[in-house]
Amino acid sequence: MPELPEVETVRRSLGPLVVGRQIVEVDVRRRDLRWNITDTFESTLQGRRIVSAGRRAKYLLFGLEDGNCWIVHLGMSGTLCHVGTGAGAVTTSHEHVVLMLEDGNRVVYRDPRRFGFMLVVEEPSACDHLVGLGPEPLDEDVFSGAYLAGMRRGTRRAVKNVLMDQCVVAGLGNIYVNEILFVAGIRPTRAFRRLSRRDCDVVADATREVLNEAIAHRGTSMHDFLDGIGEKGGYQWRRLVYDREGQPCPNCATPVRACSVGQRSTFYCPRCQK
DNA sequence: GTAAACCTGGCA
DNA sequence: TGCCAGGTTTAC
Repeated sequence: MPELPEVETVRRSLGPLVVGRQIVEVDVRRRDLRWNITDTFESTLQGRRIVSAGRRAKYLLFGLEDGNCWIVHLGMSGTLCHVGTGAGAVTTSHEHVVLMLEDGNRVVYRDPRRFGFMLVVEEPSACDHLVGLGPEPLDEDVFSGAYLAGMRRGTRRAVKNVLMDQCVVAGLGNIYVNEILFVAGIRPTRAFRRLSRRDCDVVADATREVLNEAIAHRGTSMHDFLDGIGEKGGYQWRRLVYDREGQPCPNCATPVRACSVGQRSTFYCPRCQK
């Protein structure tokens, strides 16, 4: 599920409700997520105050007052929601981790497929999961057409696979890469090394345009996604090509075509994207 | 560089 | 019943 815009939406909605609050109780109901939650997890969180809510790629980073960092990855189907005291006993399944805050509210991690995971680390930038990630696409100082142009050498991969590679650029997933390449007018199967220098500029600009639009609409809720207060996003109503096989291209009305690239469903306009 | 694996739920 | 799904790692 969650790509950069969804994770950023959780950060923005959940952050203000948890920053400054102390975690008074940690209830881990299932430890076998994508990776097991360690035995020391509860004790490193319990009694600590959350002092910041950040994001790197698709990871949520909650700073703790002792300098440690609680890292959460939502996998495909994870949600991290703030649940008020008044919510009572809303019983839902797959709630694997529940944090009780000092104000009586809870933060609930729900993840049916258990592809997500969480851990507490001393230094996030040294964490195995974060080291090696490519630049943040919304940071114009490090992600640009020039940067992409410099990555063309030595690869025969399709442009779509390159943009999905978290080492090249961090935070893009299947929905948004489809959308970005549509906006850029580039066919997902095109060899990355065949992009012109100008194409690279166009892709970088399209990336920022699509991500900013998606964040403005609070992410995409195709199936499970909910933000930090349990609300759906709105970008699914603004999709241009993703999951729109056979429907008219927003530009030229040619039916959107579907294919598979890198084992992932791929959508494009055969007329607008060359 | 490509394919299978992890796991559950929803839909045709 | 079978296939598909927003992600990432691991193995050929």
